[in-house]
Amino acid sequence: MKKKAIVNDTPVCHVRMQAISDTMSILSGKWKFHIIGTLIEGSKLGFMDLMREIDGIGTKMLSKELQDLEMNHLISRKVMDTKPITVEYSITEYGATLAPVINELASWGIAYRNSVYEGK
Amino acid sequence: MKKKAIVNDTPVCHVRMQAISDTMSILSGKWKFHIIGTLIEGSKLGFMDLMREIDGIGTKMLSKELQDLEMNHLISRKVMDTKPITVEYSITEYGATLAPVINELASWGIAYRNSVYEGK
DNA sequence: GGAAGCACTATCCTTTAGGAAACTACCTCA
DNA sequence: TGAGGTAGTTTCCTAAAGGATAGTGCTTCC
Repeated sequence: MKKKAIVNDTPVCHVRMQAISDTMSILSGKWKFHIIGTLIEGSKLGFMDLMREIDGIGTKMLSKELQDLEMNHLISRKVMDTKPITVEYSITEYGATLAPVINELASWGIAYRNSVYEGK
Repeated sequence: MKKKAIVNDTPVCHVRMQAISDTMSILSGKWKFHIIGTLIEGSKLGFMDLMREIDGIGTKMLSKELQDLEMNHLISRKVMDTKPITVEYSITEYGATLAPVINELASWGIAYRNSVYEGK
C-alpha cells in the first residue's frame, strides 16, 4: 500500500501554499520588491527617478517590471502633459497593502544579518 | 549638474532594501517556501515524506534545496540509525522565525485571490 | 546647433533555474 | 530473488531571466 501525504493534505494548508505561490509569482524577479518598496517610500516618481533610486537596474528590466506591476494593479502609470512628456509612477491603494509583507521581509533580513555577525 | 537619488539615499532605506535582497536570496527559487512551510506544519519528515507533501518537486530539486536551507541553518538534517537508514528533516528554532514572513505572504496571496474574484 | 534630459524599445548574448530520466546503494518482506 | 522502500547523485536538456548596448523621438538649455 502506498503512503500518502499527511501534512499538506488538508484544504487549509493547500490554500496557504497556493497563496504563497501566487504572491511569489506576482512579485517574482530580482527587482519588483525594490520598485514597490521605493514607490511606497517616495510616492510619485518618474522613470529616470526610479533608475536613480534603484541601484543597478537597467532600462529594459525597469520598463518590463513596471509593466508587470501595472498589469497587476499594484502601481499606476500616469502620463503628464508636460513640455517633454514625463511619467508619474505611484503605488496604488492596493499595492500599498504589500507594506506589511515588505516590512516582514525587511525585518527578517535585518535580524538574519545580525545573527550572522554574532556568529550564530 | 546631475540629479541624485533622493528617496533611497538614506542609510535606513538602503539597509532595508539590502535586507529584502538578503531574505529573498536565502529563500530564492521555486521550492524553499514550500519546504519551510511544510516543515513548520509537520515537524519531523523524511526525504520521501517531503516528496509526497510537496506536489511536483523532483528528487534533484528537493535534495539541492534542502542542502541550501541546511547551510543557512534554517532546517536541520539528522540521520537515524534505523535498519534502512532514514533521515529526519526538521525546522530549526531559527528557521521558525520565518513563520511571520510566511504568514504575511500567505494572507496577502489569499486577499489577492479574493480581490480578483470580486473583479477589483 | 550640439549636449543633455525625458521615456522608452529592440536586439543580442550569457547565465541560471529547473525538469526528466537514469543510476547507486542499502535493506526488508513476501 | 525480485519488488519495493529508504535517500539520494549525476547527466542532459530547455526555457526563462536578466545584463549590455544601441537606437528612437521629443524638448529645452547653453
